[in-house]
This record gives sequence, C-alpha cells and structure tokens, in this order.
Amino acid sequence: MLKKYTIRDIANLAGVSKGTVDRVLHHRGKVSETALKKVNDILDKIDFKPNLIAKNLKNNKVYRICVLLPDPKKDVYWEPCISGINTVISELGAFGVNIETVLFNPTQTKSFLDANAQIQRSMPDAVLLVPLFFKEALIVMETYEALGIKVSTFNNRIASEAAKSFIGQDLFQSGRVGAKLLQSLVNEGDIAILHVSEKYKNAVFMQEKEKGFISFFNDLDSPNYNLLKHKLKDLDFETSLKNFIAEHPHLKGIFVTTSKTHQVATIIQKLTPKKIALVGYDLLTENIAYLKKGTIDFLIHQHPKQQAYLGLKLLVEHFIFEKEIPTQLLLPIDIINSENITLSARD
Amino acid sequence: MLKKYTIRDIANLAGVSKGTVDRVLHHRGKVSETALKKVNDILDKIDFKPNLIAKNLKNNKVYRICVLLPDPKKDVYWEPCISGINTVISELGAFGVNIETVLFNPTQTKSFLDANAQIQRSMPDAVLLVPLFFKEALIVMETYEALGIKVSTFNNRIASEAAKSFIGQDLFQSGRVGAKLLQSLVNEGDIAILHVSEKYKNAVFMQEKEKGFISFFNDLDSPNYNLLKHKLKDLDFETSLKNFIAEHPHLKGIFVTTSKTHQVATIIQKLTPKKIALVGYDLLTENIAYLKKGTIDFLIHQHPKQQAYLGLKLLVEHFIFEKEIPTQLLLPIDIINSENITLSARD
DNA sequence: TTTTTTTGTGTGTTCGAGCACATTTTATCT
DNA sequence: AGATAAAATGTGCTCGAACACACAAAAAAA
Repeated sequence: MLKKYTIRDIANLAGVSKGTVDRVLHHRGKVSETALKKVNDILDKIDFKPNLIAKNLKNNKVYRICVLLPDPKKDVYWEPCISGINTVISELGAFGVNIETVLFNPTQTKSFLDANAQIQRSMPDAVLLVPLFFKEALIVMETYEALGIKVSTFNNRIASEAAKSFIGQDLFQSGRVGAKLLQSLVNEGDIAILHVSEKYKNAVFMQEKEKGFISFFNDLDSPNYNLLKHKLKDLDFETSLKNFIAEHPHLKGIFVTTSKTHQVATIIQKLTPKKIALVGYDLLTENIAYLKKGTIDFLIHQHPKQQAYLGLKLLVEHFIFEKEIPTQLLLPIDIINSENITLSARD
Repeated sequence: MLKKYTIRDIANLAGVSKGTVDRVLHHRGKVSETALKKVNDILDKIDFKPNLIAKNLKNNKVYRICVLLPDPKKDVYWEPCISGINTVISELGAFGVNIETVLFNPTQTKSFLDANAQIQRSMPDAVLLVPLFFKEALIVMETYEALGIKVSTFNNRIASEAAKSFIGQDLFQSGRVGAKLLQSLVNEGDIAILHVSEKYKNAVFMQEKEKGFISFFNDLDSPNYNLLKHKLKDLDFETSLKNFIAEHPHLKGIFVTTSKTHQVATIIQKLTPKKIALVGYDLLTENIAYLKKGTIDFLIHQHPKQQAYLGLKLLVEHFIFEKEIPTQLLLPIDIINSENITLSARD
C-alpha cells in the first residue's frame, strides 16, 4: 500500500526482466504463456500505477494548441475566456505545451474563416474554438479533421459528428432555469421572453433557450401566467421595447436571452414606476451594476472563463497524460443574485 | 518560443556546464560573478520553465495525506466528500500520493479526538480535516503543528493562526444570499430564520449565517418585512414548528440554516394550504425531492464535494509540484432551484 | 617556493518507463 | 544431429533535473 511499485519491482517479484513486464503491460506480444501468467499474477495482487512522471520524461515534444474565440474588444462577454486560458498556461505550461490565442471578429464570418485558415497553415496539434457561425464551423471542422488536427468546441454547441468534444451549457435547460426564476419572482400576469438580436447570427442558441423557457411554463400549465415573445433589433431598440411595454400593461416579468440584458434594464429602470422582474444572462459589468441596484433580479452565468479553462485543460491533459477527452461536458447553470455575485465574478 | 529549453541548452548557450546552471537556478552559491552573469544573461533572454516531469522523477517519495471528516453514515451531508476524495485519487494517485480517509462520529467530540490521535501516531505528511468541534480542533491543530504535519481545513472555518488553509463558504455572505432569495420570493409579511439544531454543536456556523441574513434586511430597511427567529430541537420538532407557524399567521417565508430543510418542508407541505416560501441548505436527496415538488423554493449548495476535492488537490499539488497553498479559498455560493439541480447534483 | 585551503567547475549517476537491440532459448527443417 | 529460423527474454540506453563527487584553479598560509 505504502510502496510505490515500479516495473522493476514487478519484474523481480515475477522472476522475469523488466522488458518482459513492459511487453505484458503494453500487449506487445512476444511473451510466453508461462511468463505472461507469472507477471499477471503479480499485477493482480498489487495495485500498479505506472509513474506518470517517468512516462512523459522521454516524450519531449512541445505540443501546440490554438484557441480561437471572438475578440473581447468586440464583445466583452469573451473577456473572461482570456483569463481562463492564462490560468491553464500558468498551471500546465511547464509540462511543455505551447498555447496560442487567436481572435476573430464576431460580426464577420470572413474573419472567422480567415482565422481558421491561418491556424490550419500553422498546423497545431489541436484547436479549441467557438463555432459561432454554424455553417462555416461545420466546413472548418471537416478541414481540421482531414488535417489530423484535434478539435474541441466550447460555448456554442454544434450538432455534428465533426465536433468531437463540447464544453458549455445546456441551453434548453438554461431557458427552463430562467423560467423558473421568473415564476419565483412573479405570481401572475404577463411574462415575456425577449431576444436582443445581435449583429451576428446566433439565432439557433437563442431558440434553444426559448424552447426551454416555453417548455417550463407548458409543464406548469398554470392559468396565472400569460407568455409573450418579442424580438429587438439593435437599431430601434429603445422605441420598440417601450412600445412593447406600453402595449402590455400586465407585464410582470421579462427573460432576456442574451448578455445584452443591461440594455433592457436601462429602459425598465427609466420607464416604469411599477416593478417588472428581470432575468438575463452573463456577468458583464453593466449587468452586475443593474443586479446590485435591483433592476435585474437574477443573472444566469454561462461560465465563459470556466468553459475556456476546462476545454483547454482537457486538451492539454489529453496530450500530456493521455487522458480521454469527454464528448461533452455540461457546466452547471449558475444562478446569480446581488448577494452571491462577488464570489462568482472571479470565474 | 517553440523550443523547450533544458538546463543543458542554457549551459551550452552560456558556455558553462549544466552543474553551474543548476547552482545559479537554485542559488546554491559557489558560482563566480562572471559565470553568474553569463547564465543570468541567457536566463533573461529565454523563457526557461524547468521540466516539472523530470524534476519530480528523482523525488520518489510517496506522500501520505489523511482526510478526516464526519462519517457520512451519521450525516449524509458528507457523502459527496468521499467522491471528491476519490476523484483526487484517480486524478493524481499516479504521481505517488497515498490518501487515507478517516471518519469520525459527528455527535461525539471523543470520536474526533480519537481519530486525530490515531492519525498523529501514523505521522502523515499532511492532514485535511473538518474542524467540527471548535475548541477541540484548536488543540488538535497545535499538536499537528508541533509534529510538523501540515494541516488544511474545510467546510468549517476556525479563526486561528494554526489553521493555515481553509476551503469553504463565506457563511455570512451565504446568509445574505438566503435573505435575498426570500426577498425575491416574498413581497411583504413575516419572514423567519429557523435554526434546526443538530445533536452536535455547530452553533458558531449557524450564527454566521444568521448575522448575514439579518444584515441584508437591515441594509434593505424596508417596512414591508418583519423578521422572526426560532430554534428547533430534534425532540419536539414537529409541535414546536407547528406552534410557531400557528402563532404567526403572516409568515410568508422561512430560511433554514441547515441541511435539515426537508424536515421543515415535511411540515409546511402538510400543514398549510397557503404557500410559505422556503429556502434552505444542501442537496440531500430529501431536499431535492421537496425542491422538485415546489415545497422548497431554493437550496444553497455548500459544495461539500468540491470542498474536499479542492482541499485535497491543493495539498497534493503542494507536495508534488511545490505549489503554494492559499490561506483561504472561498467557494461560490450556488443557488439551486428545481431546474438547475440536475446539472449541479454531480458535484 | 611549496603546501594547504578555499572557491569554482565539470562530470557522472540517479530516478522509472519505454523501446531498440543483443542474447538466449525453443522450435523446425534438412 | 546439426543447422537455421523463430520466439522469448534480458540488457542498456534515453529523456531532464538534481545532487554528490571529483577535479581544477586561484587564494592564503607555511
């Protein structure tokens, strides 16, 4: 138990050489049945864990991993991802991994394609990317596949076999969480789901949240609530929202499906004397301010930092310690209010 | 950048031997100023990260770490800790650490003292423990200090210099989160904080939560709410609670400071036709059942698994990779409702 | 000037697993 | 039986950092 067995120990115990033990362990064949049995008998008796340290000493390759994500300058939502990547570098950089971050403009598909082409030319061992543009991502991932470059995705799920691994949230369930929170806040009246459509198309992801949101109230089947739905464009944002609110005097709660929740909060705070419950997404500075003020009641945390951190860490550990990469890793859907924000803002 | 520098590389670049480089790196002295400068010049130029793998190969010591926690058979709250410990074993066991779990009876201080005495006789390199009994824990930790055994604590914070490291929740803030949740659920009326006193004394920890709870409503300073406080003993639990509820017809919300929330739920569900909002602690099976049924509105997750996992992992990495152990690590205060429970139950 | 001490430098071995290669043993064929 | 092929087994080197030890050069003492 206290002893740390080595291949040599096993060889001595079995009365064979370490070469033979090695062949047994790796099923390399060229072992007589008698020797095989002798070694296996010992292996059954003791708990042999090959020393990971020695195992990797020989392999002095530097693995190269690229991370591709939207430029945080264009959308601050991605800001924490950078810090997640840096955490991995500081934790695992000494094991011989080279991590490069590549950014693309989330408003332009071309930027996404260009960045991928650039990465593919440099031929890294693996790529962790945000497949923001559905169609383009599919094509890009096939190219990676053909080049023998491993691909993991995070934040946005792509239903495709090319996507070997995904780290992120279950958006359907996330929508249900939002619904449940509104039910906690509002006893009866109109409840609206609001899509703030951003410049880039991530309609698929907003739809998933909507499905979950609606499914919750369907399951609830209560006469107290009346569901509404509304889309907001960046252009006529303010007037459109004001009109919507004016048209629905019984509006008691709003669920915003994107991180632009603060834009809605700005209006609600100004416009109405009577309280409308507001649930939205992501810990942007503006959102946090409204959360603390009380305009936003709950925020759902999508863990951008954690997503990048875990996705990258899994890739690194795959190369260094030969760990398996799970096909999908769904992160918990964190509910944030004004009181647990300080402790959650870190990641 | 792509090159992974070794000590040998640096030696060649500086025109000295690897022994000299080693002496410079470890400040072992016995290096002439000329040689020191030559080596440092190279070190400034390149980004040298000593290979952690090779570094530990030589050090083939098996570190022994004991984990001491209450027996999950006596209180299921601790059940997930075991799985957290096992995760560390499977993740880091191959690096040469021996982890032993020792259980004590949370209803008996003697059991705690006995278990510690047993651990101290076996002289491990470090101990991770739950300092459930304040006074006894202080004494015990001094003994560990004297024996040169590193101690980390989790779940319960002990205000003492002997506690080098703590992993757990900020209980004061946790009480504030509970208060905020009740405020979200209830618009006006009586709101009660309920202590279900368990057999063992953890009064200190319940008090912290209470302070936070009260501080929130003090800060709010709203005439809509009226705070109540009540203690429940295991013996006359049911009658006492029923009486309390009967005495306060305007009771609209209850905050239970322990994992025994389900006991309160049982009564609330039976007794009252009109809804009383209920916020409590921990993802016990019974609590989860009431959460899904709607009797419990929110549960605060104390992350028992994560606490044990992180506490142990930090100790292991301290020995294996010489990482610093933080003096305290406060885990996020997770809010759980019926919809995000499935994804959070895992840890 | 010679001997002793101090200080600086380089060399060689170790750790455990992996794998190439050498060597021994066993089986097959003339 | 002897030659040869095939299978089984053992040996020895590698990886990078750490450290003991040997040895050289310079400084101090005789």
